[in-house]
This record gives sequence, C-alpha cells and structure tokens, in this order.
Amino acid sequence: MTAPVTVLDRLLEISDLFQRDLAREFAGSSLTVARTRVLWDLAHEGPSTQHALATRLEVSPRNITGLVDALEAAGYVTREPHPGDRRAFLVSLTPSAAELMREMQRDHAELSDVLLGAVAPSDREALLRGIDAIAERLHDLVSAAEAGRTAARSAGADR
Amino acid sequence: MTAPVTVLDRLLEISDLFQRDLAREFAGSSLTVARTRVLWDLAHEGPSTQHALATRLEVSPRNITGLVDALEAAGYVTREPHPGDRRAFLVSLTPSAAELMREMQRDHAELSDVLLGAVAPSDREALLRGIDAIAERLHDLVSAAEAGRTAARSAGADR
DNA sequence: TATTGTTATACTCTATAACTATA
DNA sequence: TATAGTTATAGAGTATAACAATA
Repeated sequence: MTAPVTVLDRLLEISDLFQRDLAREFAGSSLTVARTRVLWDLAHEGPSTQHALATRLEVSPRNITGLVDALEAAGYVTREPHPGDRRAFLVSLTPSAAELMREMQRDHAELSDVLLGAVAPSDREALLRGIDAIAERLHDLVSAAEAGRTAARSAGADR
Repeated sequence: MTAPVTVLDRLLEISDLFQRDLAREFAGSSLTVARTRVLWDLAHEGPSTQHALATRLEVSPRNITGLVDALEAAGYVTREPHPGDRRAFLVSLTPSAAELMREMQRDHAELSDVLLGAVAPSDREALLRGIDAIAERLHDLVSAAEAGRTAARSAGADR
C-alpha cells in the first residue's frame, strides 16, 4: 500500500506545512488563521461592511460578527457607523494592524523568493508554467465539483 | 498593493482549493476532514491504540477519544480490547471503511494523474524536481521555525 | 511511578434561524 | 418588503487538567 510519492502527495504536504506554520505563528497571541484572513482582506480591500466581508470571505454574517468582535476587543480593527446607512458598520484596520499587514506582506514576498530560490535556475520557468497549469486545472475541477461530485471523481471516468 | 502572482500565491491557492474540495466532499455525511485523517492513518498503519493515533496525528489523546467516538458511532471503526494491555483499545477499520479508504486511494492516484496531465510533457521533469525542492526547503524552514520563529521570518535576514 | 484513556471544562470556527433596526 | 447585523442555539475540532484503571 506504500505508493510512490506523487505530485499530489507533495502538494498536500506543502499545504499541510503552510497550515502548521500559520497556526503555530499565532499560538499564544490573540490572532488565529480565521481572524487574520479578515485583516488580510481589509488590508487589500479597505474599510468594509461586515456584509461585504462575509461575502468576500464566503462565511456567514454570524461568523463575521464573532471574528470582528474578537479583532475589535484585541485592538486590530474598529467598528464605526457607516455614513449613509445606519444599519451598517464600517470595519477598518487600526494603524498597528495595518502595519502588521504590511509586515506580513513583506514576509510573504520574502518566503516566495526563498522557495523559488530552492529550485534550480534552469527548472524555474517550467516549474512556474507547471504550477500555473495545475492550479488552473484544479480550479476547474473544483468548480465542476461544486455542481455535484468531488474533484477526484469528476476527474475520472465516472465509475 | 496588487503584487504580481508568485509561486507562493499559487501554492496557497492550491492549498485552499484542496481544503474546500475536501470539506465539500464530506458535507452532509458523518465524515469530516479530521475524522478522515484517522481513517486514512488506520488504513496505512493498521489497527492502533488511541495513544498511537494521537502521537502520529499530532493531536491530544482527548481529541482522539472524540474522533473515535464519532467514527465508532457511524460504523467506520471498532474498539476492541487490546490483547496484552487491559488499559488500551485497539481501533480497527470496519470492512466498509477499509473499502472506502481503497476507493479514496484510487481517487487520489487518479487526481494526481489528472493534475500532472495538465502540465506540458516537456515541463514535467522540471516541475517534479522543483516541487520536491520547494517541499524540502519549506520542511526545513518549518522545522527551524518550530524552534522559535515563523518560516517567513526565519527565512530572511532577522530584521 | 508511568501510561492509557476518560470526564470536566473551555475556546474557536462554523452554520441556520429568529429577531431588531433601518432602508 | 428587503437588508445589516445581532442573539440564540448547536455541532465540530481542539487543548489542558484531573482522575480512573492498569502496567
């Protein structure tokens, strides 16, 4: 049952490593992966209503309420009345959270460089093309699956 | 702030697609990603004590108790007295769960083929070498980080 | 005394449904 | 009537700590 290590195995391993690293990075702080997704989104999209956050992050409005509660309590975001719609709030990053996101953006770029640096220069172009092709194919499979089956299954002859 | 799409972005995108696909695959059934990890481990390692499962999956014994409770209730595993240690249980896959794991293994291999099939044949060797190199480097970074810093940070000059 | 697993407790992420205030 | 966000409720994953039975 010990099959050879495939592309998929490697990609899953990489996924798992990202997960673990992120989770560990936040251990002990009041940040978590889910909360950081909110901060990251705000950094890229600017101040937003909770409804907009829920839509972009594809989670329920109730979930956003909880995440924003926690982020607000820990001083990462503020809720201000929405000018022009008294039902809504505008959620904004605090200055220190904005700075944290810039740091994270730099770390992100740096990690990307380091990882690409591990690849032999003569392999880099093919690698980039290949990863693009895989991401695109996987995206198509998942989209198709969202109309019924799983990626693995819709990928094959429907046995 | 809209940076070009990098290797890291692509890999994170792929991670996210795997996550979503897996989660959706189990929606509505009594399986979940965490529970399936237990089944997958049992399929590869054979009948195990809960302690062994907790160690291999790197979660707390308490967590395993809950996962095995759920899997047992849904008929995926059995708990039998451990011959030779009356404190412990041996957790085993039921025949139908073993068959399910074989199916999953086949789907896995098939998906791997499909993804590699999306890559131009002339790029495949370089892609495989590159992904290996990235996985290895990331593994090293995460191991180092587990002794203090985060991967992104330990990757760079310690600013 | 050390180990295996459970009970007790708690926090986070997540969802749906009912409700309030406003549009 | 529709929308933004909250309260209520619930399930799942996870952890630590205290405890039972057994080694």
